[in-house]
Amino acid sequence: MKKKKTTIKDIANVLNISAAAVSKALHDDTRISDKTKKAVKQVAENLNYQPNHLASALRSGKSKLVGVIVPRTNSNFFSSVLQNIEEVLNKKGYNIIITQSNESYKKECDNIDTLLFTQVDGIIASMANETVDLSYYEKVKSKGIPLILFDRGENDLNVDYIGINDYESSHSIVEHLVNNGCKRIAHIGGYKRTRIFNNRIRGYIDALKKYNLPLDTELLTESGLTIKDGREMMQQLLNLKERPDAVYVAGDYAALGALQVLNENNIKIPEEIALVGFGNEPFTDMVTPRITSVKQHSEEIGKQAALAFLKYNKDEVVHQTLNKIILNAELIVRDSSNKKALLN
Amino acid sequence: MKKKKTTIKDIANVLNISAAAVSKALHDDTRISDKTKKAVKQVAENLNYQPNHLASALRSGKSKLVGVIVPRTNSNFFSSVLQNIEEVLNKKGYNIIITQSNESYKKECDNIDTLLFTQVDGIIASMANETVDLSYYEKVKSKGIPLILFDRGENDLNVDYIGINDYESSHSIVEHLVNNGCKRIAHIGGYKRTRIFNNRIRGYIDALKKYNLPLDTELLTESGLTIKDGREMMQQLLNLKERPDAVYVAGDYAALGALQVLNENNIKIPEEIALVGFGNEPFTDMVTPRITSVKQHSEEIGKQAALAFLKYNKDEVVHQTLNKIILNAELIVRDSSNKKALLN
DNA sequence: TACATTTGCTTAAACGTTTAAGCAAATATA
DNA sequence: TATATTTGCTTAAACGTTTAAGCAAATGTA
Repeated sequence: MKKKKTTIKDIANVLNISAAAVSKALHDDTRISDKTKKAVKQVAENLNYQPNHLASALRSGKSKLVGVIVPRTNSNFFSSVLQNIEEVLNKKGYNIIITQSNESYKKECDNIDTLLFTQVDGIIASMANETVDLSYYEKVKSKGIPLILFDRGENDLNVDYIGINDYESSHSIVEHLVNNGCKRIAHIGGYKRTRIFNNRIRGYIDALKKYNLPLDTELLTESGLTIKDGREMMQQLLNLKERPDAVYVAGDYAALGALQVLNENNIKIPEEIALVGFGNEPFTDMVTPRITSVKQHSEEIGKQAALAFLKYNKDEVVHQTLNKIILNAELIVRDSSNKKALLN
Repeated sequence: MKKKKTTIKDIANVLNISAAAVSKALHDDTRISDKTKKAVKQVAENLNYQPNHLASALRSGKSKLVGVIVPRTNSNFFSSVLQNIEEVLNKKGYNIIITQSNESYKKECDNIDTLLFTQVDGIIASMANETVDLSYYEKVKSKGIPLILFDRGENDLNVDYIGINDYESSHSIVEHLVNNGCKRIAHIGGYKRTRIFNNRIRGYIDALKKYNLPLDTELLTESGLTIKDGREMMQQLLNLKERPDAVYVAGDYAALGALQVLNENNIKIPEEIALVGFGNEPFTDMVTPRITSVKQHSEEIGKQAALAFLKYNKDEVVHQTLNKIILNAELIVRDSSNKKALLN
């Protein structure tokens, strides 16, 4: 009753040749005659043969699967990176397994275990906000499985990393705000322990210094950059005796929360307070006013991450070193910070 | 030089017992003494043993992997469904492989091939907009692999389906608009060939009839419901000699596009034209004005889809029949359609 | 013609598990 | 005490591939 799948042996029996010959024929081995190859492929098609991936993976030690770990999929950035990773890897015969950490360290560890268990040939990951302990990633490395990080990475792991120039981008955001006449610029930042957010904070601070602006600790906050965090931090800033005249938020979702609070308080944007986000999520271009943000080239990040993995796919023994690819992000100026446009 | 992984045999050698005994000990077979079990588990831990999933899957014929196909991951609805599917299945020892069709039929077929190739134990899917030919899904069924559909499904496949009461929801949207004084209600719908969109269209039409409202063909459009589609269809409606006083859009992204066009044309919402979306994506609560929408209970859909799959996991031979679980969606009234609130 | 090389296959082992069958020793039953 | 049952393991085959080694026939070379 149970449906039996067609195997290589079934094909072999039909043609009265060995299973080995069938395997070789299907892989276009040079030592198999064209006649046999043609016959094998024909029979394979007739019997609706589908190779058993588990068997070949077990035998060859290569699963042709790559695991990807992202904090979440429902952001345009990650979704776009995923799509591009998939596109590049599919062409090379790899399939990808997507997992989400939901910004949880525990979940991230579980994801790594799942992927190792599934015998993936490599892991491409962007770390959760919570992640500080790198031992789980060290485990991946110690198993000789190529590890590629993007966006949220860590130098100390000494693996490939694809990201953008956060420091410089942050610097130019402040520059842009200064050029628009802002004098008291706040920063709703991510957690400093995460390298990219630390870099954005450094860029912010150094730019303030450069333009001789006040570096007020109450203008600099750290959070998980959710919509809720954005709301809370913005409210906090509004409660100050001396309010900022610009707020640069290190993530678009938090920027959206900030925008909501500003709108609810009938604060004119950008006249009273200018607003800048980070990530160029599609909604930044949909809300009122449209939010100035930074485009991270998610397509290129995805492609480069996939290519970084592919570098290792022929190596017997994988030896990774810190290898950074840093792309130049792009500031997209919109209404929320464009005070100059109002003057015309 | 190549790192050798610890196998069951290594453990067997250490303890001078057979590999079979080790396998059984690790699975808590009753015929293995507690003493041996303890020893095996201790050695397994010491040697950092990780079971080879490929080998066990090959032998047992069960991969403990479930494939999920969604049109895209970067919508809150699908992302939330995914999370809940994963949560339920993980508890039962299954892992999920997420793939995206990007609303493309071709990609969807590729995804199915990928998943079959990976030897998944089941497939949970929501169909692409483009999909009309069901032969690829028939292929899944014919292989005896449980197939569960959600949201975008098809009765003709005779498999499990989890969705919401689209017809009734659509009906109550029109009812809500009527209650708010709207007399000329347009519908920016999805493609009729997709069951859920067809049901929404039917609900719309029947509700119009019930309230003796004009059923004007120029007020009813079909599209892919992207933001762009929403913009175009809204523009089309504005160009009519007799404009509608309400627009009900069958998807939130298209509703957003419609909103943009209305705002750009300085049309007062809801006074001049009331707007309703579908899906309750987070941004409906973020834009100005906030968009009335329908909450689809994505969490419950995800859970039920996972449970529907689990029903089959013990069966040797899978026999599926049409088995629908229909959840009641919930209308979330917001500013974009709440004319009554303005009267107070 | 004699030998070397190439072609086209076969055989058999291997990948790391699981599991049916079996067997000896220990324990229970009458 | 003799027999039946249970306990605790072992042996060996199997899952569906890949691949190293080998061999006979065909073809090439001198």
